[in-house]
Amino acid sequence: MKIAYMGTADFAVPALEKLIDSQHEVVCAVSQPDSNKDRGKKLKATPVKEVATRHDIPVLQPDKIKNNEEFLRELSSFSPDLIVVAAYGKILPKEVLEMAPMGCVNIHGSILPRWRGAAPVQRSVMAGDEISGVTLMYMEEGLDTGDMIAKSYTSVDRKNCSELFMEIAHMGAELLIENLEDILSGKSERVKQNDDEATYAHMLSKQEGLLDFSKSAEELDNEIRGLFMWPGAYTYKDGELFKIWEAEVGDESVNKERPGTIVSFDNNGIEVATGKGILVLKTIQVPNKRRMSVADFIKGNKLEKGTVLG
RNA sequence: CGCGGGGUGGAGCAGUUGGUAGCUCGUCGGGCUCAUAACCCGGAGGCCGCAGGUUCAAGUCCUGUCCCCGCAA
Repeated sequence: MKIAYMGTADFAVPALEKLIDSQHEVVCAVSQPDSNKDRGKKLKATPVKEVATRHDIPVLQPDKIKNNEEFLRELSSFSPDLIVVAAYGKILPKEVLEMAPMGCVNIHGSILPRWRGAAPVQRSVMAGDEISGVTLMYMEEGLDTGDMIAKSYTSVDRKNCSELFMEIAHMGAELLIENLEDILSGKSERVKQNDDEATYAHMLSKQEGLLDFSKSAEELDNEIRGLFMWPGAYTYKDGELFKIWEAEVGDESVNKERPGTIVSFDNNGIEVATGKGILVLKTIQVPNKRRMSVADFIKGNKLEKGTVLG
């Protein structure tokens, strides 16, 4: 059968590769336009485009989809039986959702109806969820509101969102393959979502990376792991940006220091007072430098107890 | 050509107005100690990203090039 794939980010790569390896034909890939993300002004192909190109699969990169007659005509010219979407990044109009006879399915990085929306994995980690996972679902016009086909679960543990992201992406790819034949024959399950239980995973903003040390060490640790890919958790030290890539919850006992105060530091980390408990910073980064362990940092940088971050 | 910072012994950093390189950690050897990631003494290890240029002399000035990073998107 013919499958059209729509996706952009790394999250969408494993499923695309699995489909390419399957007995079905990936007739085309739709990805967002290349953007000049890096410094300088180099155009960078999206991860999905790279994979598709490598396998000689035609790639469409419309600026917009809504009311884009040309794109819709092009896509339908491939006459896909099924459209698979993963981390595409834009809302799809009805015309696309209804184009393929077997429908349009989405791989979503959360256990729906929890965390509908743009940043499910990050929000899940930031919120301290113990269990996360992936949902395979039919798409409809609402944002991640369609009927669910299947789910897979995994524990979040101390993974950062980058690690969890890749794990979930692969789980999603597996889930898709496991259910592919049923979907293509129209025999798959369709479970309605309970809208009352829905929560939304809004896009992250740069500003959300700014840590508030009056929160508990545990909350801060969750945020640091959840913000890991972008924008990264940060604070300020002596007026300069101070990014925190890895941390641990330290001593839970009460401390009287003002939140944000560096109470001690050694090769093992920097202990910072928070609203509840101690947060031990393990991997950090200062402007113009690469990220490094605290052990490396203190070899050539001065650090003083009592300094207040924030 | 979006703005900006940087590439110096294994690691993280210093290096003044140009005159052949220092610090902290690590490492090796020795000492102290019941003992130690502690302390003391000593040693090894750097053609200062790469290629040219200016100069009596360049890590330190000029040009080009590669790589890394912060901001902005």
